[in-house]
Amino acid sequence: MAVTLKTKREVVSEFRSAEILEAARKVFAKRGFDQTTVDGIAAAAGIAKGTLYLYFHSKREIYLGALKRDVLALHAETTSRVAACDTIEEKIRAFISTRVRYLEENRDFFKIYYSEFANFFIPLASAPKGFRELYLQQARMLESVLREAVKRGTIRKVCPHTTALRIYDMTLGLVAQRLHGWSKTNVEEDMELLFDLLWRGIGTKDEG
Amino acid sequence: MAVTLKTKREVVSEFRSAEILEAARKVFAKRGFDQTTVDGIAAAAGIAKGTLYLYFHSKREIYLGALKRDVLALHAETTSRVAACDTIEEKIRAFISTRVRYLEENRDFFKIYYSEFANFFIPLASAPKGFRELYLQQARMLESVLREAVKRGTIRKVCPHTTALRIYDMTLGLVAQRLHGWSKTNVEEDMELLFDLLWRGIGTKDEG
DNA sequence: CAATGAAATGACTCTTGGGTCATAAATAGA
DNA sequence: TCTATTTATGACCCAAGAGTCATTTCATTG
Repeated sequence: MAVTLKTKREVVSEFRSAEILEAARKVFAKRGFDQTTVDGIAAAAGIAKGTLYLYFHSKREIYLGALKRDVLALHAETTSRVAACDTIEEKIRAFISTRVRYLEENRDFFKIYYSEFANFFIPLASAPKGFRELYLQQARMLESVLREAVKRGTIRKVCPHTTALRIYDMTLGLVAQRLHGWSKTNVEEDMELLFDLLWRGIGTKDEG
Repeated sequence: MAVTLKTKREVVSEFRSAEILEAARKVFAKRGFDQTTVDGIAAAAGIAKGTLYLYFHSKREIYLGALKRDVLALHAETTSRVAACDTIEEKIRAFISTRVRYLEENRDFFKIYYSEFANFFIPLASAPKGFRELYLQQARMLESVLREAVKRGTIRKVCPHTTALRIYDMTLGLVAQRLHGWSKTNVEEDMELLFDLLWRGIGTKDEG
């Protein structure tokens, strides 16, 4: 019984935490870290400020909590979907599409996520340690995919490192473009244009 | 004499303003808008806080002042150097190189500049109105260059708008990469790799 | 060398907002 | 129903920092 009780409490507690994080994600996405107040988060979550501090130790911890789940999910999904593909062509498509699609479903998260990465050379008070690592890690995954392809001669002899970063840049740019609502075309078309530009850029011959 | 006196004062005043802005640029580049204190700027400039307010009305005005001169200079330089080129190939190279070179000379400015653009979908308290316009304006310049080239058949039939944005993304990415000191290769090489990737991507045939 | 006005100063005010804690509501157990 | 324990509350505390202004320092001029 004692065990059941404890479990029940934990479940309730986790549920409450998740509710708070969802509200926090909304507010942070709208205002950014510094312009967000703890009172604002509490109001959005429909609870009192004091209650917030029963579940989190600080504003920063809430912020990190709001990011962590989705960051891990996005990275895991990207990695596994890329790994699941056989050809380099598919792998690159998978990298792009996973991110673009994830964005469409998680706009609030992506706003925070993107602003973190974009900003990480002005160290924000909010910036979590190791975020830079995550960026580099994802880029490195792309890099190894490219290196392999170069070795096999599937693509021409480009610098894997630099090229990986450029793919990352353009994907991020596309995501930003869609986030702003600047793109009138549909997702598929946007992604195809990006892939096409890239594929010809790294391809051995023109496919035209 | 009265005129001379007034002019002299204005010169001194402008000089002082410039000094303040230079100090401000350093501090903003290091800490970002919110984490920067007016006391900090004053200390960096070697003057008292009150003196700051003789030259600027608010922290925000200092911030905008620190950005404005360089933003205009960068945009003007980019535009004129692109215009000065004859072929599309040269124009694109000019776009990339102007920015990359400007960065090398003005790192502090670029940190602020980049973080502003990167962030402009989380509206920062500091974000100046019309910054979005500047971004779009530069992209539009590239776009019209591309459109012309497509019309003439110099490059293949890509979407000028989207492609322009991708060039912008990659240039920004390269700048960021160098700003972080991640790039071991020299500037020329970095720019050449980027241009090469792009040029094959939009070219009519493989040039290999 | 006064006398006058401009420029510089930094102690001060006042607001904002993160974090706390005594109190109150809710829930569980007997 | 009464008591105990957990959970929720929001008034309160306090530090930080933007902006002010009475006072001082400096420069100019007659």
